[in-house]
Amino acid sequence: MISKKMKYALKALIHIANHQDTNVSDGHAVEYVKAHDIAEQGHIPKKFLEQILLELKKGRIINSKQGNVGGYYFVKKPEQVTLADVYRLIDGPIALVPCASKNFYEKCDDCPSEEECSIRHALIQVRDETLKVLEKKNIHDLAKGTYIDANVSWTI
Amino acid sequence: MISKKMKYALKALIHIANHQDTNVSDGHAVEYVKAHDIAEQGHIPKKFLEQILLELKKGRIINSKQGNVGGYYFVKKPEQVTLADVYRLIDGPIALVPCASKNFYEKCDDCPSEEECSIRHALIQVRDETLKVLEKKNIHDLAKGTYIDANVSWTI
DNA sequence: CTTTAATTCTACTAATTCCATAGAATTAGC
DNA sequence: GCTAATTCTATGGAATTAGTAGAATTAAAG
Repeated sequence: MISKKMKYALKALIHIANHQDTNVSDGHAVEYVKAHDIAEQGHIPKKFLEQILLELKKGRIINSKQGNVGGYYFVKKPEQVTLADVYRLIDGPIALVPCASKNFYEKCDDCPSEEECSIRHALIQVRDETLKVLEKKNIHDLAKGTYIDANVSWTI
Repeated sequence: MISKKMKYALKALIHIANHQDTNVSDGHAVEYVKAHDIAEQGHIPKKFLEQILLELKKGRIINSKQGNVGGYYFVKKPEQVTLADVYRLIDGPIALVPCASKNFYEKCDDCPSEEECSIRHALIQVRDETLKVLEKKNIHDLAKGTYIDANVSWTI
């Protein structure tokens, strides 16, 4: 199960993707999306959302502009941000055990032979299949059709 | 990530599978595996293990016999107990969101249209792929070759 | 330069879940 | 009845999750 943080992060990213001016000229977007709007329309606690947006910024998925007319915008293109990227950033390892993880690998403390571990073997298969799907889907895909009207439709 | 409980449950089930007399005659095994041994050889806190075994019993995966020569044994055959079964029993839903779950379905509180939700759609795919692997692997598969020597080898 | 309205950052709290332990009750065999 | 096992319920601490508070900072606009 994903955390609420992850859920909020996805909602926020989709919101930004759907609202920012994608007309980029010199590398950065021209319109900034305010945390206030994301929070209100997504029914996300604003202060909590700010923390999450900060993490997404540290993860170099979005960036922000301060000040009166500030807000958030994508650094990468939404097409280039996969579910796997967001998952790793917010909820951590995708694998079910550390010893089956690519990016968060840790050795089991009481494992004499990883090669012979049938459980690890099985859970690596789970990881691979999960990754296939999570890496195939990006924010742009999710944004399409998800946001319908400012008043109603958050779907996750 | 799976919980320690899940890890211990798998270790326990594999241990029982490897130690119980599989020579069943009238429907129940003839040899019982003691929690004490499972705990000692698997380095599992005994009291915690008891709780876990109790849950596995309530989930009708194993059964127990009380008394001096008591212990635990499989109700189903180890071949019939899949990773998915244990996961659902111990760690709950396999899907990443409740609205994408088969066995633990819950509606999102703020979702106007499940059919149109692209996130749900993506996470259902994740669930399906995960299930394929988890349902393919059973305790018998995992037990084979995993247990090597009473003194050393727990592998997960 | 001052005001204003936004983000940034750090710290804190409440609630929940996870991990583990304690101990009394129960059961079964000798 | 004694012993050694499971059964069951309760409890406690640690870790994680979810959310809050408030001051600091930034940048545009009047």
